[in-house]
Amino acid sequence: MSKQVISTPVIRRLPRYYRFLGDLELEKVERISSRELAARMGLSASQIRQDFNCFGGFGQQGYGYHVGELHEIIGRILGVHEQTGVILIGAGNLGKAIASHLDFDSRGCRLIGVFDSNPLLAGTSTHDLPIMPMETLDSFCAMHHPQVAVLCIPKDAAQQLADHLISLGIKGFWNFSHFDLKIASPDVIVENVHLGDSLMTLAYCMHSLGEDEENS
Amino acid sequence: MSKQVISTPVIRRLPRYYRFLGDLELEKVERISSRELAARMGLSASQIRQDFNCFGGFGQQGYGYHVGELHEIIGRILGVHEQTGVILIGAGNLGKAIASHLDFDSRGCRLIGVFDSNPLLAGTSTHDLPIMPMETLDSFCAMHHPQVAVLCIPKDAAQQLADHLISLGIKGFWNFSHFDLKIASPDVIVENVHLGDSLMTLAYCMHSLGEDEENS
DNA sequence: TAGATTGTTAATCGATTAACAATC
DNA sequence: TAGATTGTTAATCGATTAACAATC
Repeated sequence: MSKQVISTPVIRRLPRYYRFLGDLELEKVERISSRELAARMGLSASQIRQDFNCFGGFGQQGYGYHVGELHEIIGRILGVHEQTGVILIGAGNLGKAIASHLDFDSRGCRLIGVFDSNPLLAGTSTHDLPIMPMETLDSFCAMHHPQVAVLCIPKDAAQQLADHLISLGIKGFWNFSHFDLKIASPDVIVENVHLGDSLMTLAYCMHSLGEDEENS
Repeated sequence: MSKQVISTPVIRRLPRYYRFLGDLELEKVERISSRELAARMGLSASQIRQDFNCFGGFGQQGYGYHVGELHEIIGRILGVHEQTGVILIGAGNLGKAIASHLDFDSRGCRLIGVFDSNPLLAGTSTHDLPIMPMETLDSFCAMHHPQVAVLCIPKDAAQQLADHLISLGIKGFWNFSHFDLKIASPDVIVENVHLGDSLMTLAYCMHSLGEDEENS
C-alpha cells in the first residue's frame, strides 16, 4: 500500500496540517488552495503540494483542496481513528499533567493505565484512571497488551525500564525522561521530548539575536 | 563576535551535546574523540567536528576533545550562566508540572513569576513561587522585566495574550498552547512545544512500520 | 618520529523551491 | 472556453558525509 518511504520532515509536518485543517473546518472554510494554506502556515505552496503528493493526489486542478476531505484523509493517514493502547509510567507532576492535559483519544491513542513506583500514590486517581503500583505492570501488560509507554520517570530509571517494557510487548516510547534511550530493536519507535533542550534552544536563539544586532 | 549565522539543525544539537558531555564528565571521562562521541550519540564523527567548528576549534589534533573544557564552552555558548527572567502563564496541570519539574536555573533561566487567571489559585504556591492573578501582570513586568514567557494556556487565549506580553517587553515565548503564534516582530523568538503533534508522530511511525513489514 | 585525530575543503545526498504541462 | 490550480519534473539550495592535509 505505502507507495514509498515518507521522509521525516514530511511526517513531522502532518500533525500540523491536520491541526490547521481542523481549524479551517471550524471556520467553515470549504475549499483552500495550496497558496492560501501556505500563507496561513508559513510554508511554501510547492512544499504543501509535494507533501500531499507523497500520499496521492487529494486536490483538484483549478479548484484546490476540499478542507473537510483533506482533513479526514490526513487524519486517516495519522491514524486518529485507531485505539492504540497507551500506558503512562511515573505519576509525578509531569506524568499527571500529561495524563490530564492531553486528549489521547482524539489522536488515536487510548490511555489505559497509569503506574508509579511510589506506593503512596497507589489508588489516587488521575484522569479517571487509578494509579497502579509497578508490581502490577507485568500482569497488566499480559492482560491488556498496551503498545505505547509514556515515560515520565527520572533519567536513571529510564533505560532499564524501557528494556523491560519491550520484553512486555511495548512497541513505542514517548520519552520525557531527559535520557536518550538506546533501543536495539528496529521495530520499536522512540519519540523523545526533551523539554530542557527546547528551553535551551529558545534561550540560545534570543541570546544570539542580541549579538547579531550589536554587529549590524 | 559571531562568525556566521548558525543553522537551525546545529543549534538544536547543541543542548544534546551539552547533555552528553555532562554525562561523560560525571563518568570521569577526560578526553573523547569525535569518533567515540559520535558512536555514543548516534551521529557521524564528521558532523560533530563540523558542528563544533561553527564556533571555533575546540579540539586538539591527535588527541581529541577535553570533555570538561568542551562542556564548559558549549554551556557558555548556550548561555547556561545567564539569568534570563522567565514568567509562566497558566498554572493548570501542565503549568505547575513545568514549573516544578524543570530546572530552569541550570539552563540560564530564572523563573520569577507564575500567573493564572483563575482567582481561586491566587496565592497557592508552585515551586516556591506564589501564583499571582493576571491583573498584576503589567505591573510585575514593569518592575521585573522578564524576558521569556512560558505559555501554558488554552489556545484561544494564546495569540491575544502573546501580543500583550510583547508590549510588556517579552522577547521570547515557550509556547505549550497548541496554537501557532503569529509574531510580526523579528526580534521576538517563539519556541513551540506541540505535545499533541509529537504523540501523533509517534503513532504514525509505529503504524507505518507495521505496513512496511506487511509488504516486505 | 610515528600515530592519531582534528579542522577544513570537496563530494554527495536529500529536501525545498521553481516551473510548467495537465486538467478541472 | 478561459482561468485557476494541481501534480510532477527539473533546478536549486543546504546539510551531511567523505577525504585528507595540518598538526598535536
